[in-house]
Amino acid sequence: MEDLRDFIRDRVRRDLADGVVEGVVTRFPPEPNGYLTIGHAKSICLNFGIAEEFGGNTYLRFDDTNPLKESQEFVDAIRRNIDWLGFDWGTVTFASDYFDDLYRFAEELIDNGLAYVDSQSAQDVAATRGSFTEPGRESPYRNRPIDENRELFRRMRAGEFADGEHVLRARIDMGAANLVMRDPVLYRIRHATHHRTGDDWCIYPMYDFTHCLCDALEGVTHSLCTLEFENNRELYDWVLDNTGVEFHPPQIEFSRLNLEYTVMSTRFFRMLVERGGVAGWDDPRLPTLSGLRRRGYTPEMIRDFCSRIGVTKQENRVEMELLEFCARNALEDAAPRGMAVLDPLPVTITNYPSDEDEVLEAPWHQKRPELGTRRITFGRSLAIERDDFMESPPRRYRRLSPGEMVRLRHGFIIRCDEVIRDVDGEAVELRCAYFPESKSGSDTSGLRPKGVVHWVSRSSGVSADVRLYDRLFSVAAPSPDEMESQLNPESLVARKALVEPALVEAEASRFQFERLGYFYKDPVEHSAATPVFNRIVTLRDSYRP
RNA sequence: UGGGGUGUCGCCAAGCGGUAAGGCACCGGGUUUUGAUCCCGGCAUACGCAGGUUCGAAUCCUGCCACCCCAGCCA
Repeated sequence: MEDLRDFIRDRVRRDLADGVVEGVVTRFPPEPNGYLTIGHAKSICLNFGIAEEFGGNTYLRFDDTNPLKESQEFVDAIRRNIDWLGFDWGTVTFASDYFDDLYRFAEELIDNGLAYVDSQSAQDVAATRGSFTEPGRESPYRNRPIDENRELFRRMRAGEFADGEHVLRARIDMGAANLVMRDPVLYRIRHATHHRTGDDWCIYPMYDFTHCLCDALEGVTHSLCTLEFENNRELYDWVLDNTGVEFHPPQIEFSRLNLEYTVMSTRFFRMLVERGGVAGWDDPRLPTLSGLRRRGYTPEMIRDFCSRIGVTKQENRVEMELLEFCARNALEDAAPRGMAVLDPLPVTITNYPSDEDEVLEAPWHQKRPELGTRRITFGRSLAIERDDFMESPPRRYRRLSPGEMVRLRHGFIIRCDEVIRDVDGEAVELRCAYFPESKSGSDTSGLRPKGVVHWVSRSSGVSADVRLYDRLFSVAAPSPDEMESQLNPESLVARKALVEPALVEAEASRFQFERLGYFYKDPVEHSAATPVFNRIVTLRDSYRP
């Protein structure tokens, strides 16, 4: 976490040293039109991180200028996400807090002949914008007298016109090479109820007009945004240079995060949520912060990940392995261990002397004895993973097969003597002998089995729902137009597992199921009566058959 | 096609004229009652390409090439 270096931090450091700014003020400006993703986390870590490191302040500012797409639900969810990530915002603001100020700045532009009310249709505005190579054509309303513009704008705000009848446009240059500068729309009429200002307004300012002014009004010293806004920077500067606002923040762009096998598309996720393709915005397969949280990721993991990916202007697509590494890295020391069998194959200990089980003790964490121990039961009736038995194993197989021995983790060594099969020849039960003197921790048997497998007592084991999550898409880089068909049909596999009771009884919520992976008690569906575990990530597996 | 950007190992990413950091991944080996962890070692004569300047270039210059963004009354 310490000593993060990137071109933006270098810039901030330089500005501070050169006295260009006296302190640092950043802002994280989400539009409340969906849930935050891990892509936003990159921006959050950057903005809040810089303020923390340089003793500055960060505004959480909701960019709520489009009432058609935004809602209170999203505002609330975003606040919860940021809170969860562990960042303290100095102040929460809304672009809508500045609607009055913005209106006055617009009047100022009109008064200076730098904005006009255009009464063309949206189609005409688009048709006269020109192309990459052709200049645009000036609107017939472009030279409207200032007084008329002022009056028309007043009437727009007063609600005298229908949606689309007029817009307020900046009067810049229809021949500009940068299309953003060809008389951009500043205000449009929208008779829609806003989640905060209700029906107070029926005209709403556009992003390009709003964002720079809000930054300036809040004294933002470094306005950080993603690469796709590079073209908008010229307009950002134009607005600030042509209004009476006293402060002029620099806009600095960095590349957004792309992750393999997923997308960061709010629009696509909304569709998935609405069509039931996923359980909700917090579906553990989604790269939303709510989804990652429900999957079992912690804020520390996300922040560690963000510190490892860096900040540059290069387009990127980070491998999932890095995110998974961050999860395992944090869980290796933190997570208590336990045993669960996802696909049980019954094992009967034929020479077990009693029908009574015996209690064994096993450490919660082999390397952290201070975590204590839990009790596991051993007896005649057990189960191992179906994958841990093979009739005719390959050369270096280290699990159970006919006639071979294997150690039951924290228990005894057993030998497979007989395989019971069903009519299809499928193994349905293993009849094994155990070696009483091979008890874990006090083994005097001298036997050297070639492997260790996890197991659970069938008489005391608890049935649990285990959800095995995998990548959302089956391709590393989903293409925008084929996303639906590229979804991974096996992104969720539900299993009825047999787990040791201590796992359910324990206070902890994240565990390592030995040899399988890290799992998290589902925060909404898990209960002692109906245990539900989400797989956060598998263990690394170097086994090559 | 005009404008704005970016090109360093499979994926991220340092480097800012003095002779290629680091992380992830991967490959060996050791330890191991998790094929995990941990430990040790390996992994770009090479920086999109071609010229040039220089004693010396990933870093400077010129010319190409590739990729990304922009023609919403979205953000």
